[in-house]
Amino acid sequence: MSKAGITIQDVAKHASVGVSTVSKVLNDYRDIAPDTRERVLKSVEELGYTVNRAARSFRTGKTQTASIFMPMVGTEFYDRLVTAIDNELAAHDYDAALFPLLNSQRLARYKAPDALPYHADGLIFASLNPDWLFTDARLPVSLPTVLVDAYHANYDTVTVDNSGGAYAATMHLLERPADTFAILVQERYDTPFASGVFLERRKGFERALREHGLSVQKDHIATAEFSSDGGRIAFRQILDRAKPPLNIFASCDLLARSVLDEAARLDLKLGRDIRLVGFDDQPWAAGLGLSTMHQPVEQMGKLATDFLLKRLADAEHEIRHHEVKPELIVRETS
Amino acid sequence: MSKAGITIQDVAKHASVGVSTVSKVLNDYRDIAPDTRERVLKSVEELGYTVNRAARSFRTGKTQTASIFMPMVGTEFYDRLVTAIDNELAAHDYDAALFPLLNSQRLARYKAPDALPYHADGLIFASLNPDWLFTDARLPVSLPTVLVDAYHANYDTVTVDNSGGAYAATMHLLERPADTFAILVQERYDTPFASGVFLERRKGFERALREHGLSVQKDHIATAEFSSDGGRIAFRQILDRAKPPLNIFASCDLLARSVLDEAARLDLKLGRDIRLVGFDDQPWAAGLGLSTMHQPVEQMGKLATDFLLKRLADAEHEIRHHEVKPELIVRETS
DNA sequence: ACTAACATCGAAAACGATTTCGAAATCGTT
DNA sequence: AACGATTTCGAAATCGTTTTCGATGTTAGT
Repeated sequence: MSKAGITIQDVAKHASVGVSTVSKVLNDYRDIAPDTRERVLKSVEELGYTVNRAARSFRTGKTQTASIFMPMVGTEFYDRLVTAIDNELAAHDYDAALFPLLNSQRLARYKAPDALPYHADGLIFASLNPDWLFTDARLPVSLPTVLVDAYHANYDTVTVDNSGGAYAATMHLLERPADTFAILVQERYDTPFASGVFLERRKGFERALREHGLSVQKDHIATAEFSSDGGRIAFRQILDRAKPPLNIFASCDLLARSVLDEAARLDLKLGRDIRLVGFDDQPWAAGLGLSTMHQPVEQMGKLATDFLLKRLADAEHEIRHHEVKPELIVRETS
Repeated sequence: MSKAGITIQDVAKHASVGVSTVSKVLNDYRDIAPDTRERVLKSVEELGYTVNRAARSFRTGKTQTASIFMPMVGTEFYDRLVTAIDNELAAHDYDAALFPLLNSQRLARYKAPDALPYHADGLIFASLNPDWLFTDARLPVSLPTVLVDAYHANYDTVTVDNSGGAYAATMHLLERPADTFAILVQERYDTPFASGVFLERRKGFERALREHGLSVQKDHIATAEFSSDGGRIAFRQILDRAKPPLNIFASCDLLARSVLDEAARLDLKLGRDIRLVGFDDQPWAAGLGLSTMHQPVEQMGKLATDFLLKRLADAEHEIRHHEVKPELIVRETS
């Protein structure tokens, strides 16, 4: 068990060496003889010494820590993303600390340049609107930064090809002999959480229609709030305009689920009366047989972390952008 | 904009005072004349000085930070809880850093006594099994600690009266003239996430039955995994054993939602064929008309934080336990 | 045997803040 | 005027670590 108050001095005395020797052993310097190295390590063990992080980061100016900003919507997406980032960071001796942007109060606190999140070597922003953060909110970011699931020319970014994903989903639906509709999230661009992904998905949907020789008709698109209710209302709107069978692309699984629920209530059979494709591949999607777009989240997390680590090592490195491709998973609903 | 590299020395020189005077101004010492105080503050402003957190915490041995451990299930519950804790901490000049227990790898890393989360003044564990954490996993916690939504005699705790809540929900259902069943989460006690809340809810259900003069029959209880599928399967089991109308207490809203979905699919009307009460009051519960038990989460967060702050100030303070009461919200499903 | 090259170690400086304690200045009272 | 009390300020010590650089010892080559 590690006792507090044990310093490197104590270890040095116990091992009969200088403090600098202990430090070198702990930091893998190469000018240490194997047997003294052994002795120091044994003393460290016996005394239960652990490095004083505050002293270390004070001296080095580094914290071996990255702060992750993200929305506090607890979807599987962030679970997987954070796990991937955390694992990759840990493999390089970095720690990750999470800072969900819960509400305006918390955001206001992050405007202070000495707020906790900036007590790190680098920052990762996930699914957050960079214009809002850096221009409107004026977050004082002067640390190496990478964006995941959001794009900005001035930063390293890892994004999903949302447009292409929506395109693929829509093309899949257009193969079926029925009118094809979309339920799209109405993004509000005056919030930190509007990363533009839903706009991209809309574009992909419209592009697919055009390439299929169809005009983009207003009444084939229903916009919805990002909520179960929003999805239900939008689905009802579509049913007011057209009768089954019909195809529906929902720009996220949350909305798709509302369609599933409401269709069951109305005795409409999925895959026959309604063909449905969602986006996200939430964990429950497989169980409900929902066709949807799967995103390579682990890859995104690893890439983003690698970008950050590279920038920590070389601040002048050329800015990089990487776009990963989502994959269509066909299940019963389509 | 705050420039890096500006130290307290620079400020002192700029304001023509000693460094200790600057430090005193920044830390609200009282032996500072109003006009020198002004002058220092102006220099701080002009130079864009911000304190070097590493140097400060190195010197003081304090970080002004609390680490929050929690499961990474992104329910509204944790959103509200973390917000409440964060606000209360901020009011006392503390920062909060989040550490979701994502997976076994991450947990393993937290066994190191010098892991990032312990680089804090205190710890808050939310909804985590203390026996597992401190006994099985042997987390090296030597910092002031409080538990929320979990009980342990040796720590300050804030808990919900889960038994009482389930009792109230069940009593409410027993007023209706139909057989009353329960869908209960089958908790696994060999994980860090088994905080015992579902066991308590089961007890409350059984107590209500007994007090109502009914024996606790095995086939009136269906256990389920904590998932949509689990809820659906359990609901099916109940329907195999009894025909509507019937009353169902679901020990969490997630399971209740499965019942809602499946009932719609089977053309069973909630509030008539099935009377249903959940537990948690998730944000979608109101929209779907789900009767459920609402928990005073904000109060829990504030209480837990106050407990922690008190213990930071006085390590020898008597251990405190507080139990908050959930409230029955009656909507259409019951 | 002499020198050059190399291996190993430790003394000491430095990082930027806080805190102690004594000095200096001011004030109030007689 | 003299004295003590009070207010205000700053010099210096201190926290635990890393890193530099010189000292010392050892080996190799001629």
